[in-house]
Amino acid sequence: MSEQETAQTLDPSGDEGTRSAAPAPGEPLTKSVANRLRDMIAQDALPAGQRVRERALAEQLQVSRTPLREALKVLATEGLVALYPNRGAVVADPDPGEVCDLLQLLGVLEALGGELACARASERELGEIAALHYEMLAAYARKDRLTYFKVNQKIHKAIVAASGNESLIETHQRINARLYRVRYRSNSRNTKWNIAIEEHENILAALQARNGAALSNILRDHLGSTWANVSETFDDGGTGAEG
Amino acid sequence: MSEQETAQTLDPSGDEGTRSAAPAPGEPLTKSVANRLRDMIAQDALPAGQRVRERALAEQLQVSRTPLREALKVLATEGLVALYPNRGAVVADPDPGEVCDLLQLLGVLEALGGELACARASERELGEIAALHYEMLAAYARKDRLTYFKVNQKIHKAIVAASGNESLIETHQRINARLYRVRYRSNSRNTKWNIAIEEHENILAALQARNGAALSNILRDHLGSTWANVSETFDDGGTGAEG
DNA sequence: GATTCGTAAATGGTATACAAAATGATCTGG
DNA sequence: CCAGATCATTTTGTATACCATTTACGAATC
Repeated sequence: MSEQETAQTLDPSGDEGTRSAAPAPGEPLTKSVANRLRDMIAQDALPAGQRVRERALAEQLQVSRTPLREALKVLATEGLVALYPNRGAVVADPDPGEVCDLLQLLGVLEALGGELACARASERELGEIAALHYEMLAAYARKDRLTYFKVNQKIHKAIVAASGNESLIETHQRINARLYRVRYRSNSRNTKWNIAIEEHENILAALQARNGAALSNILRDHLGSTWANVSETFDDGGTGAEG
Repeated sequence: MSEQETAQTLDPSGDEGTRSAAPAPGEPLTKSVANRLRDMIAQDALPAGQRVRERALAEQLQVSRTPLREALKVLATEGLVALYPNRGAVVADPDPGEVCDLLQLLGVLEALGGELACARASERELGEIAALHYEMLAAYARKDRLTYFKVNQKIHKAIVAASGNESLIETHQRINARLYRVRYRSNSRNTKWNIAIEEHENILAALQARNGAALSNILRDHLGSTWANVSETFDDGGTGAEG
């Protein structure tokens, strides 16, 4: 029962909310299908590297090939699947180098997010982030890795959201989605858990002090630590070892 | 003769090279159509805010609605068009706030690009950037705004490209495309041209000294100057005043 | 005369059908 | 027994047809 999560952390833009089963009234099927595919990838229902058969998937999702294909094109521009002309799509399976690059990129995105958040976040937003922080500490105390992971993601998302920069928020979300699986896997074997907690204490302190420059640096370095953890996952057995 | 450019600066990933007229052998129509649409938006063949009629556009491009619709979905995820369910697509028309956000985002992307470029760029790449720099100075001396603009874009693209971070390169390209038109318009009336030139001198100096920290800061501030110029464009007559 | 309701034309959304390409298996030749 | 070619099957790419929704126009009513 490791993958029961619904990847709510991934929920993008919360457009109309409705997901999974209900096709949502008035919402284009393409969008609904894209959302479902994102979830399936996050949950490994579509494992990395696996080839995607259009007809089979379309039948499974109870839609025709047209909206499915449109959704796949979208996911391809998001980097979640790769399209090979006349040979279909495969779920993206980033190699270590690519993951490192993505983490570096995510680092500067969160750095900017943190800086702006220090300047523009409301007290209400700061309070919510603090609450999430303590929620995360609770999960840490219970050694509840899954809850820790999800709340951790929520915190970073909330910080960036507090920046008020919509383009930044969306780009951050996009890059984060591409790293979701790798980080999820890393989370289940993370050996430097205490370091991450310590860094998060600094994050909260800098945020509450509205020290943008400090928070910016911490967030960048924080994703350096993340890379330290994730890279370990690539060294030993890579694929699906936490099932 | 203001818009004769083919927006080669926009050329993304250079996948198969072939563009515009030739449908490219073996390449999916969707990709070709998406590229053409990107060009048309950059060149104002599809003006910002204009509604996109699928049937008419499909006929104009000599393709069926299917690949066109797939391309539109892609452009929508790239932020170049906005999709309204059951009401079609309109070419994105960013307001000042959005442009400011995008420039901020672009700033940190280029800052990271510059930092990495200082660390990893080859002498060959540095030489090419220097060459572009002097090409730009030549255009400045001739007051050739169009050439200046294109070479300027090439320089920033080259710096990011020298970072070697593929995800960064692609994201930068994506954000830059959304700003292309606005910056093009701004370029034709830019009053603080000399400031930009001065900053570019500093950029080149920091790059050649491989001073990553310095270059990083300069690039971020440089896009602050860009915002100063672009924001002017919003104050007075906004739409299509340079045609 | 303005407003509202109804109808018709147009537009987007989805499904299906057809064509081209690739994959895989089988058969033949060495 | 293995290598290569040919053919059948499967899969993707594109076009077309159909349906639902929206929008524009006009008539009737307040």
